[in-house]
Amino acid sequence: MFEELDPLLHSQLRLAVMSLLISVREAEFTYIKEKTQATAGNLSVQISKLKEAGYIEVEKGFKDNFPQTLCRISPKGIEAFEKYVKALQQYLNLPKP
Amino acid sequence: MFEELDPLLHSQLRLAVMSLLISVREAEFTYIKEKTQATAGNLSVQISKLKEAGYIEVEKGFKDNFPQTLCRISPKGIEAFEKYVKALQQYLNLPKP
DNA sequence: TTTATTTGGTTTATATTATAAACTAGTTTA
DNA sequence: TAAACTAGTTTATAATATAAACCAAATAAA
Repeated sequence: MFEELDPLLHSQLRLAVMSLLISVREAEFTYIKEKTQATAGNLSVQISKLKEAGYIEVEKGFKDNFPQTLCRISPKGIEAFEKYVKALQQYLNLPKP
Repeated sequence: MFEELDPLLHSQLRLAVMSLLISVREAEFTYIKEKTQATAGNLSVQISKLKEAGYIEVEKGFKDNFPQTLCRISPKGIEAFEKYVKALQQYLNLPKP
C-alpha cells in the first residue's frame, strides 16, 4: 500500500539539491546554496551523503583562484529520484476537486 | 524557489496516516496500523503529533468491550495536506520524458 | 479459578537525522 | 600586514523517528 520512501531523498534539503540537479544536470556548490537558501555547513553535509550514496558526483577544482565544488547527478541518482517520485505519488492521492 | 515543506507532514508515517484519512475521512487506530504497517508505539506517537497540531481529531471510546481510537481529519488538516502537496510538487519537476 | 494470552493501546529509551556554529585554508582589499 | 571575504568542512547540539518496554482490561485455557 505505502511503499518505502528512500530516506536519502525524503529530506527537504537533499530533495531540493536533487531536484535542481535533475533539471540542470550539474551545478556549483555556491549556486546550489543560493537556490536552496541553505547554510554552507548543512549543504556540505547533505552533498556528502548524496555523494556517498552514489546519487551525485562531486568534482573539486578551482575557479578564479577560489575553490570550486561541482556537483553532477549520476544515472543512479536519476533512477533513485524517479523511483522516489513514483512512490511518493501513492501518498499524494490528491483530494477530489 | 523551494517552499518550506511542513515538517509535520514531511514524515513517511504521518504522511501515510494523513493520506489515508484524506480518502476515508475517519478510521480506527487498528485499521491505520494495518494499512501503514507501523508498530503501535510509533503510530501512537505520530497520531498524537497530528492531533496536537490540530490536523486530526481523536475520539476514544469502546467497541465490543475493547478500547477504540477513532481518527478523523480536520479542515485544518485537509488544508495543510493540500498546501504540502502543492509545495512538494515544486520539488518534483518530473524529468522530461 | 487463577494463569496465560490477546487486544488496544501509551510511555520512554535509543538511534538516527538535520542543522547551525565553529573552524580551516586560502584570497583580495585597504 | 591586518582585516575582511570566499568557499567550503568538521563537529556539537537539537530535533525526530522508531521500537522496546510497559500498562490495563478482556478473553481463553488449565
